[in-house]
Amino acid sequence: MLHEDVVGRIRAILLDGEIPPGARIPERELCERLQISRTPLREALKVLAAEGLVQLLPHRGSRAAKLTDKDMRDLFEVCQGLEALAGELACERISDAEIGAIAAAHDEMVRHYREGDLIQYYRGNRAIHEAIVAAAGNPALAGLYTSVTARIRRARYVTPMTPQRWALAVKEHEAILNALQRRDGAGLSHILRAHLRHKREEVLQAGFAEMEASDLGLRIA
Amino acid sequence: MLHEDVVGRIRAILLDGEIPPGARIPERELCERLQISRTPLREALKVLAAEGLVQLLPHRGSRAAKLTDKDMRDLFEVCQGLEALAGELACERISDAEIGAIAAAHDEMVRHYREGDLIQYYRGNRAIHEAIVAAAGNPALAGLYTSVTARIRRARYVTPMTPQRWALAVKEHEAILNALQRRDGAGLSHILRAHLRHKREEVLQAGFAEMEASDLGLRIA
DNA sequence: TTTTACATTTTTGAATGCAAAATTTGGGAT
DNA sequence: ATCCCAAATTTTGCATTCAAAAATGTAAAA
Repeated sequence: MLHEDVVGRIRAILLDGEIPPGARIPERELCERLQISRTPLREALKVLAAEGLVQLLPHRGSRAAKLTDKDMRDLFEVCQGLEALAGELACERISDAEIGAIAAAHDEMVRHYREGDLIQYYRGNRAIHEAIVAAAGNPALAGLYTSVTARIRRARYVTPMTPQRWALAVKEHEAILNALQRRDGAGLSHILRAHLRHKREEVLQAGFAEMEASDLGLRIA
Repeated sequence: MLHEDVVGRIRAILLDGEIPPGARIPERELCERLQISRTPLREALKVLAAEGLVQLLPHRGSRAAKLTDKDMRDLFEVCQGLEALAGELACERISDAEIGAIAAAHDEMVRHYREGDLIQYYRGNRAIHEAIVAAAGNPALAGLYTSVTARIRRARYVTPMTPQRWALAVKEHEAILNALQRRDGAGLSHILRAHLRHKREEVLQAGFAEMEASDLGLRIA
């Protein structure tokens, strides 16, 4: 089972920022590193290109996809739409157990907020959004969501999280959980859109910068 | 430039239903037919698998993706979400010229409706929805939309379009155009969701059946 | 007659090889 | 010294080849 892993491993390399956006992807080097020949590597690159993580230039090799400001805005919009949809669907289908799990994750996230642990907060935040998408019970939706968030996360950036913004985000999350518990699909959809719009403004206002693989792992959740 | 076309050609073969859902994809045969070797063909199959049109079974080759009823429902939901998002965005950005073009397409579609030409009606219907997505000015969104609609269209079916349903669809399209012209994003989003929900009910109620490549070309628009 | 074990054939997955295109390098002219 | 053009090298794209896994067919035993 070779080609299965290869896509995942290269995706990880890209997401880790080991190959920075816009940089050439050296086929021969990667072949040696992964101990595979060019055939499965090239197959994997084609798949990743279809996912939008890699750009293929005819006779000029492949590059790690470079996202412009516009690309980021576009992806955020799509992400927003997908999350809003997931929220609506989740409200129709989510089980009490799933709500309980999300509530627990929420409480933990709030704890990290109170402790001022931004990294753990982000992790918890991301887990909640993914749980909502999972609760929608729609694999096709989940797949697209994964793909889109991967592309967004691919472009690393540091967001200057001000206390005000952070407080707002937490407040929005309270509302998100509340809407979920009331199974208020329309309301949740609305809140999620606002939530992500704020996140987007925050990010795009700051611009985004590439970071080293050894960075703190700050990511958009 | 070979590999560019190969994906498109195989996709066309799949969309045309020449290889029915669930059927094995004979590598050797396709190679001879497309006059290419197995390497680019397999690369293309991997890409199509990432798109969801092809299933790859380890050591057992590739099959044309077979969509279950649940898969169809899921895809319709996603399509709905994407169209609703596109509608909202389009209202913010669409130019008068674009609205004019859509209005013209709408009138033509209504003409086909009056003439009872279902096939041409479907064609126009699809063109309108694609124009709205295009007017959203979001290539990432457009790409996902194309992929999702391709998968939906992949599963061919005959919808028993009753006069009532058809009339309702046309009425909804009037509302769609109206909301666009008023640039009422929220309203358009709402209408589009209802529109696609009706379409979905229509389709899933009927179930879907595979048809020959030589069929009438009835497709979900 | 049915079933199971084994050999053959086919097909898949990956490595290698080869031709074409692009990048790099070196030399000469302005 | 700089610019430009051509040869050499590298890299890409595809074809071919090779090994392994699955499918198929056959024969023997129950």
